[in-house]
Amino acid sequence: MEAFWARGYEATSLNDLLDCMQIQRASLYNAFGDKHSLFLDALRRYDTVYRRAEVARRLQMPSPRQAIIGLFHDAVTVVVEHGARNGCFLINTALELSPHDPEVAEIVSTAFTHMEQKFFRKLIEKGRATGEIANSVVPATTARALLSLLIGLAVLSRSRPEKLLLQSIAKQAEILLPPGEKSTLDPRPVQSSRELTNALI
Amino acid sequence: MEAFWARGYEATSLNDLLDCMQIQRASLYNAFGDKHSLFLDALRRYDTVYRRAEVARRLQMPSPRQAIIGLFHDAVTVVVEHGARNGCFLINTALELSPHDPEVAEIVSTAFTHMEQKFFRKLIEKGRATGEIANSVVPATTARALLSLLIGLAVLSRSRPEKLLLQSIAKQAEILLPPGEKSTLDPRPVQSSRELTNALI
DNA sequence: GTTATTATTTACTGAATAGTTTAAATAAAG
DNA sequence: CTTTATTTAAACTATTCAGTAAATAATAAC
Repeated sequence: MEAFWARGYEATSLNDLLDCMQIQRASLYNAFGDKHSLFLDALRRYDTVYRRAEVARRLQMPSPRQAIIGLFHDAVTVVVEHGARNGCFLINTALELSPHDPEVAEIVSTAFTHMEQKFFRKLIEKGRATGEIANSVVPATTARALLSLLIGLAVLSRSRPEKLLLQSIAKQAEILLPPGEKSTLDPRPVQSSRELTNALI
Repeated sequence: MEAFWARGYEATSLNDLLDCMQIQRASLYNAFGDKHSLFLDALRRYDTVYRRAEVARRLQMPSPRQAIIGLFHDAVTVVVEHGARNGCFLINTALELSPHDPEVAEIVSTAFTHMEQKFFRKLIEKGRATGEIANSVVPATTARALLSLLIGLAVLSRSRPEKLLLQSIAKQAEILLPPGEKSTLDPRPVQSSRELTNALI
């Protein structure tokens, strides 16, 4: 997963994988079938271990608004403070393989849809219900805009990982979610309890 | 350029390029040096012929606000109406090669910076000056947010090219640019004079 | 029209690629 | 201990890869 994540599918050779996994050639084929199957496994694993786990964690946070905003701020922190340069495995793969590989496309597309519908939209609706997010915020379209912002952040983190640039994007996510009548007037800074990881989502 | 744009650097073989260019092997090496040099040439060509030309065209439009909004709407149109599935060559390359290839990184990074500073920010400033864009819009940060939105649009166009999704993102770009006091209250729909192309930027 | 230059064809290079096979070594299970 | 899997090692296949050399054809210069 780490090798594919760092360099992509085509640029990662079997020898790279063997070095990285510290196993022998036959073991890899015995356990995973072939390179493509291994890639699918790695991608699914990333989706489960990183993205879905992170989503689940944030879905049960008390403040939906801060759950979203925190995701952006943590993504910036991971890049700026800890030098994560690999971006998001799913997003990298979306560009490299999705248009030409149906199996990959399925995984990537599902993940994007899940982020849009079950993370952003759901949390926005929750925040509106509690009055934490203004009713002027349209859940469906704002969810899509936030997804697009997050993807942009992931792409830029690979080619222009500058603090100011990434922070501006995180800030913009905040602006897309104006507080409603029931939010505190002096909001505490977004708390981060995220374990150290290179993943953006 | 078209081959690299559609499939990326690693997945495009020399034979693909020869088929595509309708020349012989030695001709390619004689004219372009090697595969990597050819790729750099192709990427620079894309940057010049598509991105910079499009930017230049929009910079001299009478309405800065509509120049920006039109870029998003045209990008959506190209994907939805004309089935462009290759996204943006520069953005595809940003993920595949930028982190590991300094020459590529330079081209990509310069293009992103140019979009941010010389396109989005400049147009926002111009729009604010004429009163077409509200003064509440902060040029520097909004420019970065728009860049991120545009990148997200390009990525999603490769893996989830759905009209509603992409339109929501274009709509969000519009929302980031609230009209100022001097704008017409009944704005005409964004006119598009863009020639038919597969490029998003 | 002859010479000089450039481009094209064809065949070739050696290296690297993904994937297989077989036998020996190791570990687990009964 | 014995049997049954599993892992390792190494050699091997066939293909594809980027890149090159030399002969031929076409073009341009004089």
